[in-house]
Amino acid sequence: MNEHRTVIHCDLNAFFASVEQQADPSLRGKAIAVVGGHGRTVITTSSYEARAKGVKTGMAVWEAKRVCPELIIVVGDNKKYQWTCTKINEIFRDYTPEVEPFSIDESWLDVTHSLSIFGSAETIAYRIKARILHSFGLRCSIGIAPNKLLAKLASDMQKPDGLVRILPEDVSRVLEGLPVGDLCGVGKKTAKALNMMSIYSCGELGRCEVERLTRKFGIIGPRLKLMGQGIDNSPVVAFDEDDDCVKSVGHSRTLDKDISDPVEINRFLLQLAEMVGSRARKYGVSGKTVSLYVRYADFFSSWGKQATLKNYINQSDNIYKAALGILCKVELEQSVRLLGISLSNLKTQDEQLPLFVEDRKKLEATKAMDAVNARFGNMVVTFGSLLPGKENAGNHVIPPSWRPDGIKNVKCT
DNA sequence: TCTGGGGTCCTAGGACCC
DNA sequence: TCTGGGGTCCTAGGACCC
Repeated sequence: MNEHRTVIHCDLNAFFASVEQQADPSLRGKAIAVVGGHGRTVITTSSYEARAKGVKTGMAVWEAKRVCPELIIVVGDNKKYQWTCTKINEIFRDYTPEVEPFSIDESWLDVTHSLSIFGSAETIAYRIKARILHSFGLRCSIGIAPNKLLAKLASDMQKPDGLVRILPEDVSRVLEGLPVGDLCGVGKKTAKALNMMSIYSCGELGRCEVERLTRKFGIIGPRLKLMGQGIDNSPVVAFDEDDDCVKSVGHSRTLDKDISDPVEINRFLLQLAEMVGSRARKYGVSGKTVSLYVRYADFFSSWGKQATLKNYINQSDNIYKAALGILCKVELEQSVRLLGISLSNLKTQDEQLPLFVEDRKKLEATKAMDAVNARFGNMVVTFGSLLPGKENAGNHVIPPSWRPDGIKNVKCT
């Protein structure tokens, strides 16, 4: 049934940077880069003008400025990107209800059942490109193929503003000489391991005996072989039909300076706990496992420890206490560069009133605090001890679980 | 002046229970 | 006191994606 699908992958080009250039005409045609925040940060996205000068995603700001001195740094505004993404997804849904967002700037569309209405996948692709350009001034690269894996591959082949179709009869020819690392799902480590087995191209991967791959890679062995053959039966799952719930909620922050003062560390932990807690409450989930991450000043050494509790929690102070409980069992070896807290083992929050008056009061206070923050922005109202470090708070990047409706479904048991 | 932050899935090994 | 095996939960860590 899956062999005759037509899947589109749409990838917005230099999304954050392009949105900023549209919002501020003085940035158009210039080398700009979007960063997440202040302090020790890296390039999130850069305009094509900047890329031409050698600016790359993940570069430290100073490094990017060295290769491109005229680079204009813009601090990202997630609200703008989310709004634009939501509007663009509305355009997609004019052509098919089967739209699966992969991230804020990438989506798959299964247009198999729309072809009779619109004529061809190319027609749909051209219309989508024209509407996104007309409405938002943004360009995108579109790939058309029989499945998600190949559609993503196709959209990567021509940037910016591309349109590439891989027809079923062309699949083996396209894959024959393609490096295995070009496949979505084959990262650096896997590519290197494959190369060590003398497998360099997708063609070679597709012809490799499955037993050999399974011996080396375990459960993903068979999938790797299929990927090498360009086979991918995974369906396009519309985000409003996706009943998976979010699995974890976490925040981490690289500090402006390495710190070792326990008071300062604890203050940051409280801040992170509040960020995690408020988002968990917004999602309507609570969790049983709290994880703490520490990266030391040397950058390379880090650790993560977790504690699973008896009860499900989502109150910030409970998360904070759990994180502190983990930390106090550890002796820090160096000053700290990054701190992170994550809440997992989640379930949807049942709206049950706490037994004790004090707990009920706390719940009411938290709700009031969340409501104010929802209206006026994160961390407007927060715990007293957070305030001195407030400049380190706020949203930096958009989580992959983000969905155009606002949040990912949280229907779990 | 090095190197962000948000997730997902998978595996191995140990504890514990029946 | 012995023996074995299956299942589940937990921690830790790695690979991958944007």
